Amino acid sequence: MPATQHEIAKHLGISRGTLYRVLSNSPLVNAATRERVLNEVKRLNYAPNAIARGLKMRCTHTVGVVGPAALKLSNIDKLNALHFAARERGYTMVLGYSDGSADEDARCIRELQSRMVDGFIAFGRGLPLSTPHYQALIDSGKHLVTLYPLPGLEVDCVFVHTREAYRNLTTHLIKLGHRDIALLIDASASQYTLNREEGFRETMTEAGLKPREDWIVRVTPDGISTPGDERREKSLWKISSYQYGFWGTSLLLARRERPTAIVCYSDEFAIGALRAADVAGIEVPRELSIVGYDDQEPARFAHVPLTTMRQPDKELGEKAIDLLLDRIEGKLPSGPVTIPLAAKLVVRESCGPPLSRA
Amino acid sequence: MPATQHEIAKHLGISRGTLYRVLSNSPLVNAATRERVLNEVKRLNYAPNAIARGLKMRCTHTVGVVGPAALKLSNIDKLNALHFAARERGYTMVLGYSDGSADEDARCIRELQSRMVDGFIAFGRGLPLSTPHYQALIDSGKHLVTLYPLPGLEVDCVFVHTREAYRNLTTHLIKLGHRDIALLIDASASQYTLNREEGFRETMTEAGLKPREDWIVRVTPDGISTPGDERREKSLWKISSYQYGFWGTSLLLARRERPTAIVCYSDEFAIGALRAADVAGIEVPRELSIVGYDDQEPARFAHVPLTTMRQPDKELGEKAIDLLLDRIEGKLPSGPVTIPLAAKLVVRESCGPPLSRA
DNA sequence: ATGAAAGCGCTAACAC
DNA sequence: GTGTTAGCGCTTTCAT
Repeated sequence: MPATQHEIAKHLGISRGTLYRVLSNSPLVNAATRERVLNEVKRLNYAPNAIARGLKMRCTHTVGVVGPAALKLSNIDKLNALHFAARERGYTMVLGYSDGSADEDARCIRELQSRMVDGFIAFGRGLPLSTPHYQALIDSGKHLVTLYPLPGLEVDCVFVHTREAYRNLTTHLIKLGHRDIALLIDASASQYTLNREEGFRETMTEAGLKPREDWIVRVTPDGISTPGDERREKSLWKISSYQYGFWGTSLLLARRERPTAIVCYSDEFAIGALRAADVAGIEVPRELSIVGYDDQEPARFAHVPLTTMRQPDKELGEKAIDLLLDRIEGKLPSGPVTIPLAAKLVVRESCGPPLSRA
Repeated sequence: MPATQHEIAKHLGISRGTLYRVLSNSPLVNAATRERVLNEVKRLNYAPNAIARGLKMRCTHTVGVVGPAALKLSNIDKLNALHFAARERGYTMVLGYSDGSADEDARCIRELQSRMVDGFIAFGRGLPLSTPHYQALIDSGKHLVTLYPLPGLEVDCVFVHTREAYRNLTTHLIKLGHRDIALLIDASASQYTLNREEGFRETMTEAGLKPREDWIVRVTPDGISTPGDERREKSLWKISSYQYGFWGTSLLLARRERPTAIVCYSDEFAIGALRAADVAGIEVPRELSIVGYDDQEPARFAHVPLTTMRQPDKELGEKAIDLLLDRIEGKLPSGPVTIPLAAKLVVRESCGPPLSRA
């Protein structure tokens, strides 16, 4: 039970007003009194009660993150970046957990609301169903920054340009000479997935290559989905992405006609793919090129170090927090701001020219 | 700005007392009034202000975790487990970040205190310097559960028995016939490191094998440390564990006399080691056996799937939260409780018998 | 069955 | 310079 201002003031025989003046560095206080107070404050290791302060000030110096249902390697760098950026500006990050479903997003938002966070970062899964909840949040005058562009939402947004990134990955393979390229993604309708697919399709088409629909593999917890299938949206995060990559690639490689390269949803998928190729006795990159996305550490230390895209996580966190806090502090003109950030191609050893056919 | 009880009551022309009775399911309220209130509450999507409630009740239904400085793959499973276990019992987990230094631990504790958390989980790095701060916390009557036994601290503790785990790993290698076994750890004085080393040494000695000091490799950001060297404690977490493993193993393998097996600090170390062996042209497990610790997903999907120890993360989280909340709710007799949990050996393909010498 | 009022710890406006 | 006071939103006790 930490000391309160009331107790300290009583103990020192002064009023709470005077005590507060010392604590808030007001000059309107006798030097001797100030001295006495500061000593006592230090002696008792007084720490202001942030709860009471927040209630009074209607401002808790806290940003709420509508985060992922479970922490994963693929999101912790962004969370760390947000945390440090917030801390840098004197704010604390509170992490809410939502599995990305609309209900959970709503619950998560309510919970953060009730803790009186000063603003929100939408991390989430980027599923369109949550849009109304975010819209309601904005309408109620709260500040929100999303980490992916959500169609139909007029809101501040800082995001990694995934579509562009997948254009670059695909282009990289095409330049190496590949024409038979597969795409290995998950079956959700999240922005993350859609953007990857769009980037891939656009680039293939522009290069005069018609993407083969049976080489666009959508993995679900139940296997590989047929187009339009969106089963088990909610439990997706529980399944291992490595397993997805392994599974999808194994099925792909077991077919009669095989691609010479695979664009994967993530590094996890790609490492699973690498393993599947190994098990199938297919040599990477000689017989099969594989690219990932994220530049996670395991990608760098994989048996065949992965060619992948590095996301500017630090920059993303800083820009998002700056945008949010500038809004909160009223430093920004009205009208939503959108800041796209570019991922960077990291070339390693998992890609090569296609094996010329017999 | 969410609706308050005051507003709703005024709007309905009733007193706050009556409104509150409805919200708290008191039977002492007219059925018609109750109906009217509940409708309005739903219509306005009223959510109680947790901040105000906490201030009044002196209980926020929140547990504070003195967590790691940065989220890493090796700790997120435990954090997820804590989160879900807390949620299960109606509590929210708030994550504090500390790099494990005594100062940061103190700051982190203060910050959580000022948010009036009901209890603490010490995740941290397990460095002895922080002990006094935790002692002070206990002395002030707060509830604390640590996730590692801290010598000299009488406190509730749920922990994975790392020393025992390293005994098992070492025994596994000895049973395979290895005698020349190296230990690859970091140079910190954390409980994590010390327990690993103890388990290794004990087992070697009991098997009549004298551990070679030059094969107990302690990696630091500056290279390999000499005994007693504890430079750069604070920045340790910034360096890649994979890099550590790669580096330490490369140096070890470059020596004239090489071990036939390496016990690693973690799966990250082990994957780095795997890569180093690959680069050095040494075949795993034929020429070199490697064991990790953690059973992270990349370990399972490594080129040579790793033999490692799986930690009971879910159980750890549940037991720790149960212990803490039972304490808070006064359900436990006095006196500290210590619950050791066993890690489980997972045998994969990274170990084999030693190559018989020429 | 309902209303009035006090108080959690802090801040800020106002009086002396 | 210092003391007093009201109030943030919620819970609880005491009157009615």
